[in-house]
Amino acid sequence: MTSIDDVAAHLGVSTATVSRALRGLPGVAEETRARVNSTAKELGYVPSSSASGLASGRTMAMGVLVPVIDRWYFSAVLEGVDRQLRAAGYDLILFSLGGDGVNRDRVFHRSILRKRIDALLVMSMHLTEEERKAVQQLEYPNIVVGGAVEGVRHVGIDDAKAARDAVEHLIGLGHTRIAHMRGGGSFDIDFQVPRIRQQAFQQVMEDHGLPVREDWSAFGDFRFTTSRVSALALLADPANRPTAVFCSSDEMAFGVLKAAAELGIDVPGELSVIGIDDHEFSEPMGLTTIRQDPEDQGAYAAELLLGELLRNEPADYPPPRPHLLVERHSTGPARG
Amino acid sequence: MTSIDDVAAHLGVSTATVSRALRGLPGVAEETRARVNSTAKELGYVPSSSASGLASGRTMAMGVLVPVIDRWYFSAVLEGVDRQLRAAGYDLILFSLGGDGVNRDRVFHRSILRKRIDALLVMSMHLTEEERKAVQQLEYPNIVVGGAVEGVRHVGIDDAKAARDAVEHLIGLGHTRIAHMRGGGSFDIDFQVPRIRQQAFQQVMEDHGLPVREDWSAFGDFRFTTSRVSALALLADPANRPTAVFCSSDEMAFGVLKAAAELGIDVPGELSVIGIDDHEFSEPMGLTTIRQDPEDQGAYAAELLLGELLRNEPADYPPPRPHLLVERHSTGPARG
DNA sequence: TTGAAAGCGCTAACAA
DNA sequence: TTGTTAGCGCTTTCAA
Repeated sequence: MTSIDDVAAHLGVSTATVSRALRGLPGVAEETRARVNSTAKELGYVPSSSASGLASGRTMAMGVLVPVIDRWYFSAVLEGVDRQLRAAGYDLILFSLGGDGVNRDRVFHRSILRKRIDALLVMSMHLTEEERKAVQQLEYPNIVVGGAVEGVRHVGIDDAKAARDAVEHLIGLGHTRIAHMRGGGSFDIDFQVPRIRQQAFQQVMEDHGLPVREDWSAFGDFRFTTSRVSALALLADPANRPTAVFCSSDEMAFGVLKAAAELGIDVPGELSVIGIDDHEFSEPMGLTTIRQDPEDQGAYAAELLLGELLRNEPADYPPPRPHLLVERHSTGPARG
Repeated sequence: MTSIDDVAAHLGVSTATVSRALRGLPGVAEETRARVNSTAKELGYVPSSSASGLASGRTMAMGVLVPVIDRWYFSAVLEGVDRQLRAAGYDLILFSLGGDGVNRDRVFHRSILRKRIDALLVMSMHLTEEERKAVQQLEYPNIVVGGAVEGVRHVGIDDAKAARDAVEHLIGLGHTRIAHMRGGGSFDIDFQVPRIRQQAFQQVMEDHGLPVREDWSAFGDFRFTTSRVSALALLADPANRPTAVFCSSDEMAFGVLKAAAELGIDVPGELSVIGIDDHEFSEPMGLTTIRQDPEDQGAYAAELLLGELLRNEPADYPPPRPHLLVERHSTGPARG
């Protein structure tokens, strides 16, 4: 492999000059810079990130920790993060916990702490006490995207307000018999989000003097499949069913929509359904929802970290990212 | 930061011994190894990947190049790759082209070639001539997952056979009026897959003496939204519509299903729909499809690369990964 | 079984 | 504007 020395020798200049020229540092004659650039290209020179990392202390890589990759929210955030990093010349090192917690120890001890990255972005997940301490003690900038983690900076929407807006949309339509399709369960271990949305639901209902029925709190696990099965039970009895369902995520709303279709329940005539997310499928499904933009959240968080790396001073605590009610065809006025 | 020297000094041994002990190399007294391990932990020692990379020439990281992250197939493959790498103590460096081609140059020149990785996994995408050469000339092991790229090793299902199986399922049910919801278009630039599936469709139809109607070749762009709109047009005229639609992907099949529901067309009574993928939503949607397992494909490819890295000799050319017809409720016998 | 020592390929003072 | 030089923190011979 051609090294910086080869380039220097080839031109009869010092390695320092080559290094400066290639990195665009000032104090290099334009003519020299041009010659260095063309020679480097000609020789097929590629700098070694190990060597420059070792010498400079900067790895030019950011770590991103996710609970799983192949879920709508996480992969969209990743997309936004990647975009920013790429533009800044940073590499993205992905650490997935892959659903189960088996990898956790390895991830935290082997890799993340392996001095391979300049900053860490953690995607909404529950961390153990030990892990949280590990993150807080990191000597490099870090931030959480999605659900908040105590004691760590955080980028995301105002989850309580988003849930509130969704439920109040339903109430504004005249609904009083409102069910909740909630996440949680196994995922409760990993996220704050389901809890926050559920509490917000109960609070709004209470604020409006509406009953929160135990048997109308259905468990959807944030998934289409689970939600559909739960909704099939929830909506089975025509005499005793809600007229609206607030879903903590769009994927769960799809499950409710599917169940309604199977049961021959007209949406929005007999049943209103609202979600949170604005998933890629929500528009063609005609789902009314609270839109959030995960890609924007990822980009914003990455940008913030990058800024800190550049200026070497902590950035302001970021305000919540915006959310927006998008009315489509799955919600309508309550009957009667 | 504590370095290997700190650990060595603390114990009164040499850095070489610490290095050997920590990496589990032979030739270290068990008692010494134990002392090194506990001291390292006690001091919170974490090896620098830059330093070890520079000294050993191995980065312990694998690059994964994807056209976009937030699509079902790609994120699932990523999940599988990550699982293998994590288990082997390797890090995963993600390079996304983010849909557009703006990043391409940066990715190929700055990062991938930046001597940061020991191997490269390319996810199905079209490479320019120059890019393909760059990949082929890489001095490290590489492989493509998904659509084949000429001259590069490849892991994936037999796409032609998968498409054929889907169409023959329809034909076996007595259908003769079969439409095709195809990908391609803007994506044609990036994938071989849509083309292969389309050619297979035409070939099977021909083999069975069935007509391929130009106006029944609908463009779905591999997406729910686009497919739904196309299907609305395709199915509009009751007197002149297909009795079955072969969709090159499940997401497009969802679009057809949605269009059928909007038009009041009974599935599978009046219309059979089959896809390829077995997307997470296909089971709850009752979609008949050809299952492939992208996570398995990713894991398999990563495993193969890891094996080469370990044994330092090229592995065999991998056979196609399996696919499977999964019959659910969206296909049925042709009427009459 | 252990240690000494020479790099790996860069960056960043400091000098010129 | 350019060069000299001393590391960065490991791994890996070679010797003991």
